[in-house]
Amino acid sequence: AESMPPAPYPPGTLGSNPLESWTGNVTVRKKRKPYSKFQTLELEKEFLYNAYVSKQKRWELARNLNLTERQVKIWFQNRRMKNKKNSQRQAAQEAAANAGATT
Amino acid sequence: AVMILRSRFLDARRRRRNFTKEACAILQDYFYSHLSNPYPSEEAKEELARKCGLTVLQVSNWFGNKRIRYKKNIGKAQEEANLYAAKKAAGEGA
DNA sequence: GCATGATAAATGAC
DNA sequence: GTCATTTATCATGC
Repeated sequence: AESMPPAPYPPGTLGSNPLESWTGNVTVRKKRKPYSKFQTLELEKEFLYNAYVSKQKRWELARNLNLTERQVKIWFQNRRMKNKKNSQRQAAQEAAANAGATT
Repeated sequence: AVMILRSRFLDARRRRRNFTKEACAILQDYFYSHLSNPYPSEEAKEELARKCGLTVLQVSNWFGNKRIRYKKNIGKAQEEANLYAAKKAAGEGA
C-alpha cells in the first residue's frame, strides 16, 4: 500500500497531466524563515530544561523572542522530533557496532 | 567560530555523500514508475533502503527532494525524464 | 557554478 | 500530542 499525500487536494484545480495530480498542492503556506542565533539559543536553553513547555512559558518565550506562541509550540514539536531522530540514529549505530563485535 | 567547530561534527550535512549510481537508478525507477502517486509506504521505503544500501530516512529525504524538485521543473526538461521509465519498461517488455 | 543530500520552519492528518 | 510531509536553506561534491 502507498501513503496518502498530506495536503488536501481541491478537485479539478490540479495540474494538466492527470497522471501527476499530486503536483497540484494549492495550500498557501508562509515562507520558511530561519530563526536568529539568539532565538535558537534561547529556545535550546529552555528545551534543555524541559522538552515540554507550559502555556505560561510559551507565552513568555514568544514575547521575549518576538515569535508567535504558535511558532514556539511548533519549534518544540520539531525539536522533540529531532531528538527522537538522533536517538534512533545513535541506537542504530550502536546496534550495528554490537552486531559486528559479536561475530 | 565556536559554532562552526560545533556543527562540524554535529551536522550530518558536512558528511554528505552522493548516492551510488545504482541506488539513484533504483530510486528513480520507482519514482517514475509511480509518478501518479510517488509516496512509497513504509514497507516500500524499507525495501528500497535495503536494495540501495541506504537508511529509510535517506530514502525519505530523497523522495522529498525529488518530489519538490520535479514539481518545480514541470514544463521544462523534466518531462523528458518521463521517457526514462517509459522506454525502460518498453525495453524490458520487448 | 549548479546538482545533490540533509536540515530547519511550517502545515496537515490523525 | 506525534509524525509524514512541504518548502526554503544550508553545506557539500564535483
